[in-house]
Amino acid sequence: MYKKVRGFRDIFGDEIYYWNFIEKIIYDLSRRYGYSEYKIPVLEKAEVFNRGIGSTTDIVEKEMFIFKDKNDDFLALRPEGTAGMVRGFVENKLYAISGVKKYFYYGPMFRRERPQKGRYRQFYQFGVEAFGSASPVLDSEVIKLLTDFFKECKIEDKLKLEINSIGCPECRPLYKDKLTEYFETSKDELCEDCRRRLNTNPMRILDCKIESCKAIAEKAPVMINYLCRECAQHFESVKTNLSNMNVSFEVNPHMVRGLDYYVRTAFEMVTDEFEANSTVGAGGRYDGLVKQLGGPDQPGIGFAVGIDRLVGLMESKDVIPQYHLDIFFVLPDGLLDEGVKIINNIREKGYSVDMDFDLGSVKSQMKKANRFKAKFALIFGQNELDKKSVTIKDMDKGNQELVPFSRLMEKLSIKLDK
RNA sequence: GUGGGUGUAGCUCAGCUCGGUAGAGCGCUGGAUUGUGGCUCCAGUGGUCGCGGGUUCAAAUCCCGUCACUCACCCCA
Repeated sequence: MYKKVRGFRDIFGDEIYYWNFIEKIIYDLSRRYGYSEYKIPVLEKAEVFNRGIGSTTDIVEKEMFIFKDKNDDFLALRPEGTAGMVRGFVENKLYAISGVKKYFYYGPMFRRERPQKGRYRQFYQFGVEAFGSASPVLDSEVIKLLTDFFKECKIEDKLKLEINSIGCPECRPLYKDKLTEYFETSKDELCEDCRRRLNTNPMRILDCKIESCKAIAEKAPVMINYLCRECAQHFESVKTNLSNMNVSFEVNPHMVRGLDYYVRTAFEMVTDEFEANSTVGAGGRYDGLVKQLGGPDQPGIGFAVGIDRLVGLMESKDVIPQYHLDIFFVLPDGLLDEGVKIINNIREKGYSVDMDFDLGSVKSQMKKANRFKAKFALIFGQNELDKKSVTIKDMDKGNQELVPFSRLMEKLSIKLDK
C-alpha cells in the first residue's frame, strides 16, 4: 500500500467543510478591504528566498525543499508567500501604480521540518501584502483585517492579539548591542541554546521557554525603550488607531521576528489551546524588502495565517453549520429510468439530491438517507408511479405525504426554500 | 537534526508484566419490521498482531534490528 510522504496529508470528509467555510471568508473579506488575489507560483528560483527571507534564517538554511533542475538552476518549493509576492511585484513593475497596492494570496507552503501538532511539511497560508505606504494607519488597517478574519471564523475568543515594534536598521543595532551586553553579564546562567543565540540572534533569548532564561530575560532591556523618534511615533500611532477601531491588543515587548525583512510593527495572533505552535497568524512591516529584491524603495506590510492551525482551533469548537443533503431519493423497484428523470429535474432547480445506486431494500435506502442527514426522503415506487406521484417524507418530523408530479416542485419550494 | 511515546479488526483500544485457541466497544451487513431511517434487541462480517530476524516445543507477548506514526525541542504559520 502506498502511503503519503511524511508531513503531507489528505484533507477530506468532515474537515473539508471547515476549509470551505474559511476559504469563503478569505475571498469575501479580502475584497471588502480592497485586496485582490495574487496567485504566486509554488516554485521559485531558490535565490528569491535566500534574498527575500535571509540566507541565515532556519527556513532557508535547513527547511527548504530545494533541488537542482535539469538546467542546473536551483529551485525551491515556496516556504512562505512574501518573498515570491515581492518578486512578482517587482518583476511586473506593479510599483509603478500610484498609491497603495493591496494583494492577498492563499495556498500551500512547504517546509521540511519535523511534523508535529499544528505543523506540517505542506501547510496552507492565507496572507495579505500592502505596498507603497509607510503610514501607520495602514499598519492598523492590516491588523484590523486580521482580527476581523478570526472574528468571522467565530474563534476570536480563543485568540489574543499581541503587538510590538522591533525598530528599524537605524535603532535596532544599538539595541542589540545593549541586549548582548546585558546577557553577557549572566551568560553562565543561560541554557545551552541561549548561549548559542547570544552569538547568532540575541533577541531570540527574550523568547526562550526555559524558566531560568525567562527570569533573566524578564529584566532585559526591551526594544520599545530604544526606538528612534520616527519608530516610536510610528508605534504610538498604530496603537492609537487600533484603539480607535476598538481592537483590543497587548504589547508584548518580547515578541521577535525570525525573518530578516521585518521592521517596526510586528504582530501575532496567539492561542493557548495548543501545547506548542500557538501562533495562528503573524505579520509585520518590511520596508526594505522590495528594494532588497531589486525594486524601488517602496515600503510594505503584511501578514500570514496558518490555515491548518486555524482549522485545528475551530474543530475544538462547534462553529460550522453541518451540511445537510436536501433530498435522498429512494427507489424500491426497478424504476431507475423514471427516477433519474425526476432527480435531474430537482437538481436543475438547485436542490441537492443523492441516491443509492445499489438500490437495496427500502429499509437500507432509508438508512442511507438518514446517514446522509437528508432533510427529506423522496420515495418513488410502483404505488407512486401508478398515481403519478412521489412520497415526500420529512426525516426530522417523520411524517410523509403523497404529492402528484405536477405539484412536486411547488411543494419542495415550500419545504426547502427559506 | 535531537529526545520521549505508540504501532493488534474500517475506527478507538484491551491483551504484553508472568509466552500456550486473537478480544471488546463503535461501525458495517442482515433480521425482529416482505414499501420506511433514527431508539432497542438478536445474529453475522471483519485481523499476514507494522515489517525482518533471533530465542523457544510454542511469540501479539521476550531479545535485536528496521520502518511508520505521534508528541516535544530547535524554529516557525
